[in-house]
Amino acid sequence: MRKGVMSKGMKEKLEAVGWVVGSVKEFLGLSEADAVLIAVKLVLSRSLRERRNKQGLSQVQLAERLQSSQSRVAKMEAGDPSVSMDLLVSSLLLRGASSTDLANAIKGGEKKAGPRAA
Amino acid sequence: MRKGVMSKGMKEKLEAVGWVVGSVKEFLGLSEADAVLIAVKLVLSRSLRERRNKQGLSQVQLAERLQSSQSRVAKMEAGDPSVSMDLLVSSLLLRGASSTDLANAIKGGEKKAGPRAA
DNA sequence: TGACGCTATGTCAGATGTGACATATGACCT
DNA sequence: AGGTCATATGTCACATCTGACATAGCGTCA
Repeated sequence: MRKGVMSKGMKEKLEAVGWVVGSVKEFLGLSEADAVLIAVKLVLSRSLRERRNKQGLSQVQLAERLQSSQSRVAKMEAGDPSVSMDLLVSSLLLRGASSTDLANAIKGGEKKAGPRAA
Repeated sequence: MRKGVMSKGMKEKLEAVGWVVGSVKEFLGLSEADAVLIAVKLVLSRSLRERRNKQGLSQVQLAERLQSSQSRVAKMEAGDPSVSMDLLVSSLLLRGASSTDLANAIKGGEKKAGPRAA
């Protein structure tokens, strides 16, 4: 994301307020490609968290198995911009995901919606 | 791939000799996760080259549109280990691929085969 | 109250990725 | 032979990512 348009915590803040990535694009004049890339990373993040929870692991335990650290796991799951797709994908693979799982996650992750709730 | 098991040009050399990634794994005692990650990157590489060819662009022209350089494009398409998945994916997206296209590429890229030809 | 477990966030030194450049190879043409 | 175009490969300064560490918030239990 070296040339990304958004500032570091922008996306997260917007999401906290109740927006899903699909709509962040128009709001920020984000390029389609950037928007999709972010969306893809987000679904991978969520995938990772789900997998960890299903396997009954804490972030610390997952970090051990990945030879990483709790803080990085937290960042992975938070969709932090400092996390690469390589890290997300290889973490998922290390926890047992197949390439089909990846494909399904990516294919499924194309919501379009406005603000949540009323 | 910071912790990858293979040396820099190993995979390419093996492929040049006629192997597809699926089988390189057993040969090198590569972890399943590493093998799949490499396979995924490879299908993305090929995807990118196909897309470029279909669009009638040279590597130089593609590089201009990606704000990159010919040499990096060549490395992307060669599956060079120095190329990140982020770069591959965002390049594909910039050239018009959808997340569904990505998913299909990834889902499809699970060949298993021995040495090619006789 | 304090202590414990789990997650979030900030920082930083060191590892890895990137664009740019130089150079090499090969195919095609005159 | 030379010239042009497309692609490959090596190198390097600089940008980015990563694991580790510190620290804080939050719920739960005694």
